[in-house]
Amino acid sequence: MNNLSGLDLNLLLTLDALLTEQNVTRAAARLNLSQPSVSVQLAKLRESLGDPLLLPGPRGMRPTARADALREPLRQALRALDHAIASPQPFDPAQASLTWRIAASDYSEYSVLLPALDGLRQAAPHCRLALLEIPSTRLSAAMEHDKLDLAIFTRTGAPPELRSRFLFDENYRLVCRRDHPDLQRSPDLAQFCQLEHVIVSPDGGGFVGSTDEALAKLGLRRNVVLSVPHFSFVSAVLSRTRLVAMLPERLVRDDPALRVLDAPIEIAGFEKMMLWPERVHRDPAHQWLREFIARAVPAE
DNA sequence: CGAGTGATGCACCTGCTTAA
DNA sequence: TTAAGCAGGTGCATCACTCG
Repeated sequence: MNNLSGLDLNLLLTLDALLTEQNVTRAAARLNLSQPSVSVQLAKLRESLGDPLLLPGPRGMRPTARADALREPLRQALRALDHAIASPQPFDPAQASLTWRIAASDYSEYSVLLPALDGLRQAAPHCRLALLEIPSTRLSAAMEHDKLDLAIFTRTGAPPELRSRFLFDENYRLVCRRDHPDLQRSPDLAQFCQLEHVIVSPDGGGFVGSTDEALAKLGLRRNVVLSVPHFSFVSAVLSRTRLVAMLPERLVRDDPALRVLDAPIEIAGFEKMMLWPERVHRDPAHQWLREFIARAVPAE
C-alpha cells in the first residue's frame, strides 16, 4: 500500500468524476463542490501522481495516457470499496454458518430457549448455540469483549447500557410433589410458613428471596431449609421429598410429578428480557436471532 | 470578439486536532 | 474545557486560453 500512503483517498473520487465528465465544472457539480475546489484537488492529484492527468482540450479536458490507463482500474476499485462499505446483505439463516453465544440461567434455558430450539435448528441448520452461565455483573464486559452475543435476563438488575427487548411476565407459584400429604389444596399463611421450603439462589448460599421479603412486611418468616443454585435440581427435590418451593410458573406447569398451587401471599413476579450490546444491535444475523426467539416464546 | 472553461488568489468560514 | 492552529471548503474576482 506504499503507493497510497501519501495520497488523500478522497481525491480518487474526484479523479473518477473528472475522468467521467472530462470537465472540471461538471465534475464539481457531480461532487457537490465548487469549481475552484475541484481545480485545487486536480492540482493535488497531479502532484501526487506525477502526471498532468487532464489537459485542456475543446469544451473541457482531455485525459492523458496515464489517466486513461487509470480509468477502469479506478472505477473497479471504487465499486469494490463501495460494495464493501454498503449496507450488509440480509441474513440467510438456511445458508449461514456461525455460532451464537447466549448467557442464560437454567430457568431461561427452559422457558425461553427450549421453545425456540427446534425451530431454530430447522431454520438455521448450520448455526450453533453456545449457552453460558455468566453473572449479571459480568454481562456487559463479556459482551464488550465479543465473548457474548445475547443474554436472557430479568429487567431488574439488567445493565442499563445494554439494549433490551421484553419477552414475557412471569409469576411465582407454590409447588410441591403431586401426592404431598399436607397439601391437597392451597395452604393458609400460617401453614405456608411452617412448610419446609427450598430456595433457588443463583449466586449461591442465599436463604432469603422475594417471598421472604413479602413475609417480613407482615412480620412473618417461612422455614427455608435448602438453598440450591439451579432451578433444574429443585423439581427433583420436590418430587422426592416433602419440601415445597416458590417457583416461576413456566418452569413447573408441565411437570406431571408436581402440584402447582396458589400461594397465600402476593409475590411480585419478574419481567424476562433479552439483552444485547450496541455492537450487534444492527447486525442482520443477530436481529434475526432475536426476532426468532421473541416469536418462539409463548407470551403466556 | 464573445462565451465557455480552467487556474489562481484572496478573504472568510467551519470543523477537527492538539496543547495548555 | 478551551483556545489556537490548520486543512479544506466557499464565493468572488480575475486572467489565460480555446472555439464557434
